[in-house]
Amino acid sequence: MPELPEVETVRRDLEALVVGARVERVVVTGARTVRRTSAEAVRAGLEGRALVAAGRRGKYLCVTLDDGRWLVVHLRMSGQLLVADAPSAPLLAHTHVRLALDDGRELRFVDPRTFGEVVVVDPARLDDEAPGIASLGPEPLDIDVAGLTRVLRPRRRQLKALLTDQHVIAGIGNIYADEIAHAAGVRFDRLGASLTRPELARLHASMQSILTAAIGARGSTLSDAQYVDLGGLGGGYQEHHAVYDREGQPCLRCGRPVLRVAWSGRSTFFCRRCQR
DNA sequence: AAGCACACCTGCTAGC
DNA sequence: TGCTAGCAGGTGTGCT
Repeated sequence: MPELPEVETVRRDLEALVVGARVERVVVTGARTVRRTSAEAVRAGLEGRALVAAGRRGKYLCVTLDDGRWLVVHLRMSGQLLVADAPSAPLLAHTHVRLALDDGRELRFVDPRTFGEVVVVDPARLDDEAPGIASLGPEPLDIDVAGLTRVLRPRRRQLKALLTDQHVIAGIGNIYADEIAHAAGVRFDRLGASLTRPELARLHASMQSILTAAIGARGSTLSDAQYVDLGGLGGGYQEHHAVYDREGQPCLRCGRPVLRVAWSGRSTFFCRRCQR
């Protein structure tokens, strides 16, 4: 579910709502969620620790603890972090980890599909303890046109494969790859090596503007409402999607029906007229 | 290197 | 109404 804008929204919520609190007690009820290490390792790594900063790399949330280690959370497809005002607040189905905070609230990890992960790592040993983070490409909001050109141009792979490959650029998934390609007027299946300078400039500009606007709208929440923020509320950027999940509806630029194709086992939405 | 298929799970919806 | 197939925002592996 969540891509960079959604994860960034959760990061900001963590910063505003739980940074400064101390973890008093940890209850792990979902073994798969802590499969990277173990329930005991997560409990031991968190109990007694204060949460001192909330960071993000790609789609990974990295909460710095007062001993310098990181609480790393990846939401994958269906994970949610939620704050409950009291431990007695009703427990949602598929709640796998609960952090009781010293102010009486609870930070909860809920994840129906159990693809998500929670782990405590030493940031100096990411290669071993969080290889997914260690091998991430650059942050899309931090690179310039030259940087984007460096990662896309030498590749004989399709644009969407490159944009959604976390080793190439971090944080972009199925929704925003389609939105960025549409806004730039470039088809999803163009090879990286075929992109012209003006196209790369447009891709860069679209990447910045769409991700920034999506963060401003607190992310995209589709009809299944799987993505919600720390308070359980959905985002608003789905109202601004030009193509994603809009098969048959008019392209917002030219009015032609948006097309959907199966691409690499997933849906891709695009406009045949606006994207070349 | 790139591109598949498939695996990991649950839940919702469209279609019969 | 009730069943089933298909699909879902992500990533990793293993095979061609």
